Amino acid sequence: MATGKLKIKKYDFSKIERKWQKIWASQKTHQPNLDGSENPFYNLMMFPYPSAEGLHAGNMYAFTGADVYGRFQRMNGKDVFEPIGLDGFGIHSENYALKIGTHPLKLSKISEKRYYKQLKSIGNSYAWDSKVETYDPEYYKWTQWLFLQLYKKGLAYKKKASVNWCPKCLTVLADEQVIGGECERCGSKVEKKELEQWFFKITDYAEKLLSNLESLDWSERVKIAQRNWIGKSSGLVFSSPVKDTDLVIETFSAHFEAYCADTFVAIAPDHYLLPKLLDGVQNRDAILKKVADMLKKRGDQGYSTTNEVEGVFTGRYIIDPVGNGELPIWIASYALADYGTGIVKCSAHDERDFAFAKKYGIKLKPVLFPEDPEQKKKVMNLEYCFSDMTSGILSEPLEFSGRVAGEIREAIADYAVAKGLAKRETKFKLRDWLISRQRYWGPPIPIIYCDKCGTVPVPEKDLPVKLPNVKDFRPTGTGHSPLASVKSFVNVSCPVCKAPAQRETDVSDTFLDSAWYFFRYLDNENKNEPFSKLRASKWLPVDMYIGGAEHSVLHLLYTRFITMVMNDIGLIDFEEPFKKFRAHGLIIKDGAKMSKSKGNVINPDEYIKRFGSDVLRTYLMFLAPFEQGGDFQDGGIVGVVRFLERVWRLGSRINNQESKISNDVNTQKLLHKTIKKVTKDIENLSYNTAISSLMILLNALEKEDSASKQTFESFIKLLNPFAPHISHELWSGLGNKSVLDQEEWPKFDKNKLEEHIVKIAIQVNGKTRAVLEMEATSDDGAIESEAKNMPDIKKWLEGKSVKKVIHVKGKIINFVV
RNA sequence: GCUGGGGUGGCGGAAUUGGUAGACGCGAUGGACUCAAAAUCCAUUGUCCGCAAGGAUGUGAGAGUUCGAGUCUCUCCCUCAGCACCA
Repeated sequence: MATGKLKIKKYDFSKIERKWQKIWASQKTHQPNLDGSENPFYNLMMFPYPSAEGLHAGNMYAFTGADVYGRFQRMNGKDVFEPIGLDGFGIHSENYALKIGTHPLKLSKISEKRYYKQLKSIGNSYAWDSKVETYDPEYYKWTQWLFLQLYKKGLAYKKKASVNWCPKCLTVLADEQVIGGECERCGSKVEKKELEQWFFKITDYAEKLLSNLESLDWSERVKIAQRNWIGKSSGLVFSSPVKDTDLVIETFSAHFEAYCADTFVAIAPDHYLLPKLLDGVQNRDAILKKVADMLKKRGDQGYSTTNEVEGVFTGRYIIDPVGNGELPIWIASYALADYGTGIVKCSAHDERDFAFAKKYGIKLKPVLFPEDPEQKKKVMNLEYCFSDMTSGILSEPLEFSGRVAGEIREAIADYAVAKGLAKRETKFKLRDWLISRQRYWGPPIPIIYCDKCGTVPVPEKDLPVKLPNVKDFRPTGTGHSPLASVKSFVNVSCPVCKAPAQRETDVSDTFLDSAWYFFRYLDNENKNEPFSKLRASKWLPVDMYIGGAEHSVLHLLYTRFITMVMNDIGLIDFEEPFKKFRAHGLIIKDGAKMSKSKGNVINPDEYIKRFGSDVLRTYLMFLAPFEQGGDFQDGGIVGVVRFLERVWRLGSRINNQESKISNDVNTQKLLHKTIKKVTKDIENLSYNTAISSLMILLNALEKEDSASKQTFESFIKLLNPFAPHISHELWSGLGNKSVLDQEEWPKFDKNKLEEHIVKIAIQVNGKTRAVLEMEATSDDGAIESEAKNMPDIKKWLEGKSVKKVIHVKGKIINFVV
């Protein structure tokens, strides 16, 4: 047995933690061989944006949870690659720079130092040689290169569009960055603005982005969020001539079952066909005035979604192709120009249409009814809007009269198509990704405008288009980036004809930087390619990705899209970047969201200083299920402090004891039970219950005083993912020369788990009245008669006859009397 | 409004997926050690009745299925998160 290097001394966490962090760094314990790995496992966590005053508890929580998983995989024989970096380009960091009045370039150097120091103090098993920063010219060179690849493929285009404008950040935002009508970053109410902007054609990939979700092992809530965002619906498109004009308009309907109910048409106020439609209409100007008002209202405060509708009659009618006659065309506030065809046929079976028609006295004609006669009468009298296609019964068309609409949806579609009334079509809610930003701190979009040659991409050999170091980096609010006033940047010669030309001055969205960072980790010094294809084929797709659910439709959608494009241009041979993704929960403090105004923000540095990283890590993982998130209470930490101190003391005791300690059967059974449970729990990210079973094992080891060195070593291994520093120290203190992280995860022995004595709950009428302990091998009859004769049972059975006996082997016997 | 979580002691949270509810931890109470305190250790700790033995009751509310329901079904309430005029 090893002899006492490890005296019973105080557990000096700060010394021990620093010691091991140094050893891991100098020995490069966690840097896998990216070229020669046999058993690669890419363990990725979402890299932070260094936007605020350092890492916060939420980062710490996410990163620890991911690191526990990585350390576990490493001990299970995987070559784990766990890189980290900084998503330091973009609006997040720039807003922080503006706030404290420091140039982002300077700030990036400061936060780099600070973040990496903090990240080291957590003690995660990062591959430090592989870090990347998105603002490094050697990084954004390839971000720009990616833009050019999309441009070449026809997936990047510029168009004038009504876009989301944040009046505080003074830039446009992608739809995904508008949360409930507000800016994702600053919470300002977003306005609409007509601007010429660069877009990525993510809509070309809508179908693939949706269907691939099926095969991904991702948190279900994230998949659902993506499905909803992509918003596929299939339906019919009807073409209708407009009376007294030569126009033909198309309308899209996903709920076409009740098409015989259509009595009017709604067109979006900003629809491109509207001016044409109004040509020759008498009160054209008055209508356009009203339309302008509606658009202004929609842009400024928006219409509330609860049936607040507004509209104006165009004076035009369609001649309905399906035989509903001449239907008036109304301009309606709720009609959206960029969904479907921007024009809808309306009926009594849609809540908004119904409310609109009621408000303006438009005729309605119900054809879909509930089964209940009384309700049917109400629908007939237009007392309320009935829109339930799954249970509603149709009265028209006559061919389908009396049938439940939902059941014959396909038949109706076939019928309409066959009669030449409509064609089938699929529509998506997903819009193209707006990537222009009128800001300073981002990769300039690598495009040059030449009077003669038009839009010219920057030749790849000229990348990166370096971001000039300008003094005044503040956003201008003019719709142009601050770069627009930097003459030396703007004025270039055209790469094609050499004539004077101008650069694009917008920079690209931060989410483009982060859409491909995990490729760059693999090869962060490569000057000739964005990454090494060889390494990518070995390490990608990512085996496990852990991050926040708030990126369900931002980062996680964009990065899938970019990966699909990379696949299409032959860079890689897979479509999906992350095999497995798990969203962690949110940490709150004492039952409330953390916020500076409440003064309940957790500063991880303070806790690490006071208790050590192991304690903070273990407490964070213990306080709640990782995927659910939970309540951080200072009071709860002492439990973990005591736990680790007891581990320390037990370790010291074992080391100083003679080898007389027995290998008690019960202890062995518990050990193997614990191995089984901890292994399964970590696989499922049920870290809280894994830790609690470690506590149970420790309690037993202390009490029984029967821990052998081997048993304790197994315990230390199980503890290592959560509290790596103390575990490493104890491991080496026991005389082991190896580094614990490179040791093998304990395996449980099935034979040791077998229970020889079983406890059976004895119930009478379903109420537990006694517990019987029996040999596991006893036969059913013997157990039952034994149970019947127990005094606690006998008194309940007295004077009654047992009608039935339910016997669940090894668990329960229930006498029904 | 729609979608998806969730509601269990004083608190954070367990429960083998229909089988002894409250694991583990915090807190609390009592005790040991100490001149004393801290730390540590031991015991108790859902609620109600009872000196006790024991009993009753108990997982947001109400019904139901079952020998047996925190777990399944229906109705309702509350709460968190995401989406929100998507035809």
